[in-house]
Amino acid sequence: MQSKQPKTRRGQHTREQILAAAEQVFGSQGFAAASIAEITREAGVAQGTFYIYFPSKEAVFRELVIEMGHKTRQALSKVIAEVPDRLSAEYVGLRAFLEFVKSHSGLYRIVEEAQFVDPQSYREYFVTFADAYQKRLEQAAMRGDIKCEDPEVIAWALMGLAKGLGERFALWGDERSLDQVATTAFKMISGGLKP
Amino acid sequence: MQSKQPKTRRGQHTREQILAAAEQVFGSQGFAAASIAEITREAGVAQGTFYIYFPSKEAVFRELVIEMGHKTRQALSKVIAEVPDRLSAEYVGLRAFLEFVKSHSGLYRIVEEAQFVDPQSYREYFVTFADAYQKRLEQAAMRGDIKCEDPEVIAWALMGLAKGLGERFALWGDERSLDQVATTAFKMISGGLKP
DNA sequence: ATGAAACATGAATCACTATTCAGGTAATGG
DNA sequence: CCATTACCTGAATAGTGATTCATGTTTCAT
Repeated sequence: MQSKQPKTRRGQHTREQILAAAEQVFGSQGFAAASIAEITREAGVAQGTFYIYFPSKEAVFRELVIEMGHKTRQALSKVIAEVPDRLSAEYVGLRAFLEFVKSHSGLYRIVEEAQFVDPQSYREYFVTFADAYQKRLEQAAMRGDIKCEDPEVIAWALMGLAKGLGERFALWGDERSLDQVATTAFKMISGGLKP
Repeated sequence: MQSKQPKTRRGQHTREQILAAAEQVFGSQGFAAASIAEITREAGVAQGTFYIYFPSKEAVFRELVIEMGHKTRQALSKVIAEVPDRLSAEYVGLRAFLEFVKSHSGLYRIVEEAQFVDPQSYREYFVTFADAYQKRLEQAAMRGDIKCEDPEVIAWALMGLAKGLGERFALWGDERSLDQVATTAFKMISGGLKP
């Protein structure tokens, strides 16, 4: 952790204010257009205060990517735990992901932009995710819940599929309900396109 | 077309040099780290020459996104034309896409970064692509080649799937052959995960 | 061959904003 | 209530690199 942790109640609050402001500003303007001046203004602190807690503009950004990682995994494992077999998990997971993207569009944008701002954290985010996904698929395959010879490829394929739908239907928006999108996609995932 | 077209043979050549240099520099450094100074040095012209043909740094970038659009569609429709039914088209299309990403990684990166540098052209790229894809799916569904109730959703799902695999296996690299990746993913696309 | 239109140059400009820092104020343990 | 650490301020710094422009050079239609 490069970024310094506060040691008093006051400092904790200030740091959180900055982090929240950064999420809002990065999320709506993007990394390049976001300025420390605007972030600190939004947070209600002086510009110098920023550098008490974060060594650079990139550092807050990185911390937000990590935060998003935690939140996403938490949101998904929560809904997946409520469901008995892997195929159902695919459906509720996809639907939950789409809803999550819609309600955290700022953070989602930050993760995507991390690809260019901080590739390391971007990669970590997705590799961590994919590893867990792969394991679940392997177990499901052994149980006979699904047929899946190469779980790594399938994991990345399904993650990509979810990202594609998230970008188009959750971020860009549509009249179509996310539920319907998830249902349609799930039919293909489970049964395939073959007639 | 904001960008001025040259009127002599010499100008044509110069413009092409700049465009090629820009592809190389943006592709390897990213938009922010790329400098006009480096692009023009690479192109073998003075900095001012850049502004004879392009009104801004963003403008070349946009032109490269459009170029990538043409190349991708061309590469894919070529292989798809050689195949009789839609399911086979999905397979060869996916494999060709992965190979295309691998051999045009710079341009691919530019398209992805366009999401943040020039969202308009990013959107145009994918919407154009999706529209064509959707039409093909509709025709295939009518012919009975595939079952597909909501072609728009399926188109975006499959595009996302291809992007996910491309990023992981074509860009980041892997011992695994792209052919094997395509084959595995295709099994899921055509037959589904259900045992 | 010639002059107008195109093209090329590269140093100077100019706006921008991340980061620093010297000089304060608040919190807290003893 | 001190002394010390933690925190805060906001103006100044300082590096950057996109864009401009005044001045040449090349092309090419006539």
